[in-house]
Amino acid sequence: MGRITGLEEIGHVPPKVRQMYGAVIELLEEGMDMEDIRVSTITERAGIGKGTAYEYFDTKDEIVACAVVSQIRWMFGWLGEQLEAKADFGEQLSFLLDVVEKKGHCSHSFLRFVHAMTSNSEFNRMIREKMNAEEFAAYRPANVFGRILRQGVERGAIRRDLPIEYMIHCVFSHLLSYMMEIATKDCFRMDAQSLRPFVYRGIMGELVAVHG
Amino acid sequence: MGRITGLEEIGHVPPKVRQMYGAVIELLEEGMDMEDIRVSTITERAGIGKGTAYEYFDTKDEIVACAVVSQIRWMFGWLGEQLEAKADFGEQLSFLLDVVEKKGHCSHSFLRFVHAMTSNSEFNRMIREKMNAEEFAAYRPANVFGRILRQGVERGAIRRDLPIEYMIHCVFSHLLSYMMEIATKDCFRMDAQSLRPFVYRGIMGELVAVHG
Amino acid sequence: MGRITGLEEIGHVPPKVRQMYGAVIELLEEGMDMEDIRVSTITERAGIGKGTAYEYFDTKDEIVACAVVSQIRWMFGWLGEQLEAKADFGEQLSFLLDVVEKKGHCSHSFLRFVHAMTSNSEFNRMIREKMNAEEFAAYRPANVFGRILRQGVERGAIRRDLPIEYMIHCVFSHLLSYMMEIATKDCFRMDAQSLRPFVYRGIMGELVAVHG
Amino acid sequence: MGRITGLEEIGHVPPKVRQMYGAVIELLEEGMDMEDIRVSTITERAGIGKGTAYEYFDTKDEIVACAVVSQIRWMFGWLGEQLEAKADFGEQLSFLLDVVEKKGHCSHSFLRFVHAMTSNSEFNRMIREKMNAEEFAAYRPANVFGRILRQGVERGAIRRDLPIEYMIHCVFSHLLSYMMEIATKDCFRMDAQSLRPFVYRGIMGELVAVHG
DNA sequence: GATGAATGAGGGTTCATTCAT
DNA sequence: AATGAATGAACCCTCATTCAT
Repeated sequence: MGRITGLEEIGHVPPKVRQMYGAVIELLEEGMDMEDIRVSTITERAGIGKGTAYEYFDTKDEIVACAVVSQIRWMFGWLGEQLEAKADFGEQLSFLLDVVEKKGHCSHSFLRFVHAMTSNSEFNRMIREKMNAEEFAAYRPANVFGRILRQGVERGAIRRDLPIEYMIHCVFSHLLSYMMEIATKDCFRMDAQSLRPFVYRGIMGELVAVHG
Repeated sequence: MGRITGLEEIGHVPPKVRQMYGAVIELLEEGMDMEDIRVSTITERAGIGKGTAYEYFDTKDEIVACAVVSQIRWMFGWLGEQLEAKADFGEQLSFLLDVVEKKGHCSHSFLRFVHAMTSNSEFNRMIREKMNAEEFAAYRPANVFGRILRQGVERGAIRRDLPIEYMIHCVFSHLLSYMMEIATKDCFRMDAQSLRPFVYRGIMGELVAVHG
Repeated sequence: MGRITGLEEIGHVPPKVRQMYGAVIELLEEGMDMEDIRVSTITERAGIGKGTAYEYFDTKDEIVACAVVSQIRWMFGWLGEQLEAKADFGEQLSFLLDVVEKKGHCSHSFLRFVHAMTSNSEFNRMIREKMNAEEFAAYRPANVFGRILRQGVERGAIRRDLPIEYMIHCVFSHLLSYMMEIATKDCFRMDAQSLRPFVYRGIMGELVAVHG
Repeated sequence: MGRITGLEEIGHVPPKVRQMYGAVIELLEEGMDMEDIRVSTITERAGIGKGTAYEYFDTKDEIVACAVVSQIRWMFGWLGEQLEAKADFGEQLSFLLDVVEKKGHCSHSFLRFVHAMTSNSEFNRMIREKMNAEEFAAYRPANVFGRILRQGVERGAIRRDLPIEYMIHCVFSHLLSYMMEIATKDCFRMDAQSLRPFVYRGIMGELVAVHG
């Protein structure tokens, strides 16, 4: 028991665990806070017995942390696939802004990642630890963004003179703030719609290679 | 009871409340998570009776939220004062990066603000509400950064063609990511030391007016 | 807080703790087993809130263990006093047999001591540990019986050629078996009434000094 | 289901039940307390499925009680056989003291019998009930000791003027206390080695016939 | 007969809140 | 105003038992 780590391939996640993950994510999307999620709420939603939760996980915190990590992993996996299918960096960036604008649950996953990296709660400590595992590496934002940036550099679309790490920082930071602006009108007091082109141009202006 | 809002001028905060704020902030700086702070821990640290807490606040959440808001307010107030005393935008930006690098507790306050804006927990909902009050307006990051940016524009040091809100976004986003990089080595896998000049140049490159 | 050890002077035991001890002993006398006693049962009987139990004790096991130790201590304390007030060894032995025969709760305490010494349950481990404390020394059966035996030796009523420890063993073992015979008709298949004079004569025959 | 009583002839005990008994006894010998033994622990040790336990027993308590009764029965059976093979009472008593001194698991069984007779726990009530069954009669200590005492009387080695029941009490009580002294150094504060000859002489002195 | 995944009743413990002093 | 002993609702987790395979 307690063998589930949250880092399993989706295909290897037992059905009851999948139902539990679904319940946790649903609750989080509905605005419930991680700390307020009860085991009984999860299992009721998942349609399973309370004791069953403990056949797969050791503690309540593990259940929630695994659900969150699994979701973050899934989201960044999907994002990476989508991005890598795009033809050029402009399209990729555009897609990223679209996702932030239109896929609330993706932004939530992204923000959950940010919280995990910057908070001391037991949950986030746990999530961080799981995300440090080798199995998670490919799904880390730094790697997902890193891949398209390297691709851009290879294609000659992106400047060669900036370290890849700084370029990741650039994309990451603009996305995050853009997300915050959308999530709360109170942040920079600017309409998200009007902000978007500036963000796009800001990133492009800094990263894109000047030809000629 | 429950007359304290967390938005009082420091001078008007009763001594016992001040002691409670101090205890909460201390606990947070020690790495304790908001949700794990107990009323008894606060009052013990503050050196007052447990019942006394309820002479000033209605619930535990109010105590913590008020302490956090008060701290965020104090931090951004101090930051604003320091920034406004600087002669030019370069110095101001440099000072900001210094603060992020060296004043851990300032970054903590900054991150607490970010968490408050992007989380659904009861605490953060509460904190957000307080920060929406008129009394807090001057201390909002958007306003603190807005003031120095407007100042820069007036002095002719900063471009006039970008909306102030986007420029705030710029400064905010770079600072936040820089903070994250410092807080966790695992974020962009780049040494904070090496990142700093790029961040500085990135912001300057985008915002600073080109003369001639 | 958990400051109660079960070894306090009766006068220093807080009233609520006294009520809890009373409830535990009552339940044990009614035939309930230590392991089956619930915190809620104790506190309901004691007429106090469930949470109050944890103001004085750290765990349920501590509550029960302290109650038992306190009771054993009290019983052997009382027994010692009574015995020391008797004029000679014959009277003392007679009194002991009376107690076994007529004071069921005294036998229970005695048996609880025996169980504590010969069982591995968490409770008994705990009880044993408490009884090893210096504060308990005077109440240990070995000392209670030891005192009257030494007294008997001094008075010339008891043989000098047997080690005191063996004489304690003698008294202890006969009492214990006599108790068992009374507690269960199934043990030696002899009527307790008829057994008594033999036990009395057996002990006297072995320990009493033969004059001149 | 539930046909096992714990009183079966060893030869008639199904193999899986035998494995379960072995597991229970092992756990008890390792110092685990009866109440703390879990069904899953038993079946894991026994190398069988958890559900299988319920093919033979109705409840967990039955499993443990049957194992214990079976073990007590086996031990006293073995003890009886050994004793009856000895030539005289002195040898028999010596053998008994040897067993107490050197065969920890025999003492454990003996003490488990004593606990069963003097405790109200559900387990012990159950064990007592089983030991009251006709099939168990021959293995009761009263009968095992009774047989050698009667033999001694017949051989003229033991006094005729004491009732057999009191003589059983004598042997039983000395053995029990001797066992306690060995189990815990804290009981009479006398070294077991030094106690032994006194115990031997005590019993002999009281029971052995004076010739002449 | 044998299994072990699933269950859910039940109990220990925590801690925000109250209120008599 | 200040206190802290007392409270009990709420929640996590265990584990005996069941039952479909």
